[in-house]
Amino acid sequence: MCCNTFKFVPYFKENSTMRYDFNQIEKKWQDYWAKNETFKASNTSEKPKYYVLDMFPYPSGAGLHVGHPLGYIASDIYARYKRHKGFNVLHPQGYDSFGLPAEQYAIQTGQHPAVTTQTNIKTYRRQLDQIGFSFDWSREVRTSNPEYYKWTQWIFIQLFESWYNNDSNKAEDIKTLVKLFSLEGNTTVNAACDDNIESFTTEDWNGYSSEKQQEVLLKYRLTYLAETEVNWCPELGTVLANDEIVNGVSERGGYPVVRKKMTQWSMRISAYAERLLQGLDTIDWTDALKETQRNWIGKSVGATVSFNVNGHDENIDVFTTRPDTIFGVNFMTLAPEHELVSQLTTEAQKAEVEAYILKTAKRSERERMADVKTISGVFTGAYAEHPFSKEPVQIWIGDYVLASYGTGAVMAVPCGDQRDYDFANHFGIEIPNIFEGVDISEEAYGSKDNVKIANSDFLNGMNCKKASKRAIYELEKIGQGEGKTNYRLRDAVFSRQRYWGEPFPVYYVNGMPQMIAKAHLPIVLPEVEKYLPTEEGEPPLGRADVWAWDTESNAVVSNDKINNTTIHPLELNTMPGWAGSSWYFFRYMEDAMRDDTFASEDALNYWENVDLYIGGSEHATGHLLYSRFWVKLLKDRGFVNVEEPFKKLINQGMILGTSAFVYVLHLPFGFNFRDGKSKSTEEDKLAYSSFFEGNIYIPKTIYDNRKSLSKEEKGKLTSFIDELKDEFHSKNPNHVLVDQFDVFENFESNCNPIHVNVKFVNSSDELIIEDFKSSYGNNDAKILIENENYTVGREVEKMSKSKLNVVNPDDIVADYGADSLRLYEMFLGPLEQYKPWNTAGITGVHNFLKKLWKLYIGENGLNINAAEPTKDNLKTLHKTIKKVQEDIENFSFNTSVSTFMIAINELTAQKCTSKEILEPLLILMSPYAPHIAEELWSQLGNSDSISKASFPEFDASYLVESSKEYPISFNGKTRFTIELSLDLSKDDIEAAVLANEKTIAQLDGRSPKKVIVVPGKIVNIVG
RNA sequence: GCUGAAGUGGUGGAAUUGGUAGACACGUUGGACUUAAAAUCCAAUGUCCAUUAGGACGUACGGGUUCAAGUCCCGUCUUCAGUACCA
Repeated sequence: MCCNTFKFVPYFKENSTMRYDFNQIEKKWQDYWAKNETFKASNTSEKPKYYVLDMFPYPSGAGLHVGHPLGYIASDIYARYKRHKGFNVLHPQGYDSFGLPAEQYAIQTGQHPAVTTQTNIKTYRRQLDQIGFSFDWSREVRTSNPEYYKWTQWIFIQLFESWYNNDSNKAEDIKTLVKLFSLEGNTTVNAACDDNIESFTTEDWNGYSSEKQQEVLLKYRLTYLAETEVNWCPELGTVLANDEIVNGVSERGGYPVVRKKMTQWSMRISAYAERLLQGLDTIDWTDALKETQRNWIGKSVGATVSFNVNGHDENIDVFTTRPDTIFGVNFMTLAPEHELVSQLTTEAQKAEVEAYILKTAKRSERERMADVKTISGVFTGAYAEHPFSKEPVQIWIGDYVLASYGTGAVMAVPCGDQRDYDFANHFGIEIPNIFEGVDISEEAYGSKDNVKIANSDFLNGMNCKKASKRAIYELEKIGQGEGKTNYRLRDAVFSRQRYWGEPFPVYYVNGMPQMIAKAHLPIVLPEVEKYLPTEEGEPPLGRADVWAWDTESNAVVSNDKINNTTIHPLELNTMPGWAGSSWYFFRYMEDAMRDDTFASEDALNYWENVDLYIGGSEHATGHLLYSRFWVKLLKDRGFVNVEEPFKKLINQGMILGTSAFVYVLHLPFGFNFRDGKSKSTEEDKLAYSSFFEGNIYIPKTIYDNRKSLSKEEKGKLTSFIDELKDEFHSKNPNHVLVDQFDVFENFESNCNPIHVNVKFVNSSDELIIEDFKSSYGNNDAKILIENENYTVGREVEKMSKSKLNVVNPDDIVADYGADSLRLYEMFLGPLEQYKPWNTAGITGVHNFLKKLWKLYIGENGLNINAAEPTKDNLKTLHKTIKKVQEDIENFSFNTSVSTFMIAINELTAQKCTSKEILEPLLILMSPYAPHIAEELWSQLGNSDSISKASFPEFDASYLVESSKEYPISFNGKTRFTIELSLDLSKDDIEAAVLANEKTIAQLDGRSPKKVIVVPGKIVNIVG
């Protein structure tokens, strides 16, 4: 190798003006679209509307990699297709620009998050623009802009001013609740509210101080302040939502999370549990996604049962899905944290119970979840009374019962629940059987099917369904229970102890939260010196000097003016990441960016909701659930007209990176120096370390066989090491290296794979050694080369910086063009699927575009004329129209790229020059490869953008065939084909096939038992 | 454990209602052009047997239904994703 300026040039640039100069063409048309506002949507149109939306990106500092645009390309194709089909399309884009990374960067560098966010957005915009998306940028949204978050704050106020009426099954103005209280007290009100609400009468209410009334109302509002046990992440200095925690550690950063009590804003999403569940049936989402949301909502139908405790006034309430098994109850278990535990425990058991509580409290939630095998618990010494049999029921505590679900207590039915069964077995509690003819000596019988209840008084002989109904009826009769539906869905904590988020429009008067009137919004994020929590543990906004609300001037004023009469402190928390993303799709509808409404009524009525939403499945339980919640609230309060935000939703799969590995052999000071002296000197060590600055790399083959190296491989390694020694010696004549130990001892642990940047690997998986060595830290690498090459290992992994497998779309666009990138991303495979990126494959679609170009533009210019199309030409065109249209409507974009290739291959072979064929073909391709389509379209003499052209009409008559190559099979195995007219009847076909000489030869004298003829399809001869 | 999705050549992936498995590409091999390389073009390419003609096998595995199964049914295994002492 002598050439050290080698660079991979994917395509030889001819010196002709007729070549496909994608860089020039793409720039030209991107400028044209921007200048002419080609994709600007109008809020008034005769055409039907269609709203195509991408989940907007968080502008991270790393910029886009090739995986990011996948969904955008798909939605862009669909948007462009819909325009060709005569729809008025809204296809906007924006940025989810509040968030943790910018804040953490700010903490590290002191750089204001607004500044880094601005920079990152610039990069994103440049990267997006060069891919040629048909976004209407005039409607761009940034969640961190005050003009935008003004409305996020406003929606928060609407939630505060709302309560959920379970009778009308919708949210209503809090004023209606106040009115109800003053007329009827709260006993007749059926509202979603906190659990621990005392009842009061009209007189009580009217006698309450205004502060007390505020306090009560807070328990009914759809967003409320509550002392909640939250997931506190000390490392991040903030609270995390359940869906921001993965396997007990924070989703971002992987830091530990602990439980902590804090006063926080919460969203009463649980009020909407049933509607969120029901709504799933009305929308066109994948089953997988709907199922995930159903699980998250976690509806279970059953009953609450109230047990009297012997010798106490207290009752213990439990929730069960199996009221039919009530007679199987012979003990109950409380969570260690249950509030009644200390009251109930007898003197005798006290020490043991307290020790147990202490022990479980020490274990983190995570440990408790991880360890499901160990059975532990302790008897409280107390007994409850069975509601029907009046038998005593032992009360235990055990950590298999979770305080956070249901009532934190269970009625144990050891014969019907495996956990209760195991618990009873472990502690020697009796296991009564209440199932007819079922053996429970080995395990509990958990199934509801094919079983009748026994030993259960009035339930005997009934099946589960009937028995459940009857049990609930009887419980209600004696006032010790009722039918109840439980949901797993918890209210969502809405406060974050962060800087870079929406400030709350809230100030506090004597500790009671007050909303700032709409007219004074937005409340703009204050400046702070540092983005860390304060020394007192307050959120970063605690560092702001100007962060108090003056109720007279209605302005944010300096903190030192706080007098608690007219000037009050403002809220120090900010809103979570999902606040801004829960309603942004409405803001895009507004074309004038009006300041007096989040979107005008006309705009909301016209665009309604998102017709097609494309994004990643990681938002299944976060963004997609919260958005649905907020939309329902806005609907209930009359601000929008739709119940669901996203009619159809597609999750694009992830594009994975193909990581490359090289294999390092560690020689941990494995050499002695022998230069006549007995000890090595500092000089020796320096010589050694400067020689071995780089790693030593061994071939993959040797690494793969590291457990049992062959003689040959050992020899190779030995001579490589000897070479290194010689080289060392020649560079350091005063020094000689000798082995300190046998390299082959513990060889396995002395070598391991490390990631190598995919930039240094060619399409044959060979390391480009020059490039690799010229990179930082590798110029002194010692590489054992086999057959003149070093082959890297490959593995498919998530694309990430740390895995050195990131492919930047900028490079792809520069080398192959945006149209190639768009086509290739689609060509890789089905949209929803996870698939690895392999840059080498892009030559396939790139060559296709060059072929396409050549079909239209010959050496002497345009190759197209008014020639009458041939039958074959028309057939190719129309079968392409049909297939592409079907594919786009089924979101099967990969197959339409193949269809284009087939069409161009066929038309090239047909030497087609007919404008009548080649012009409509461009429209078919323009959603996929818009730049080349625009260029050729204009070269054909069109003056308007191709995006304004209507989609070609499919005409089936061009595809009618007169004959068919029938596959002839014998016993289901195809042997040969015969061409027959499609006019033939079944009998004619049979006769023709049987008369054929190949058939006769195949039958070899046997007579067929049966002949199956499917006209137009196949002939099968049995016998 | 539960829920959902998926398993097809060396690779990415095609295959309407069951009807010629492997479309379209990548890669590989051979050839043409070239001083050479790149680019371009042509040919071959599921596996095995056979000089040819042709044959056998083949869609994770084991069964079944059918004239015919990648596709339908039963069972098993594997991978991925979500979720979990949820009472």
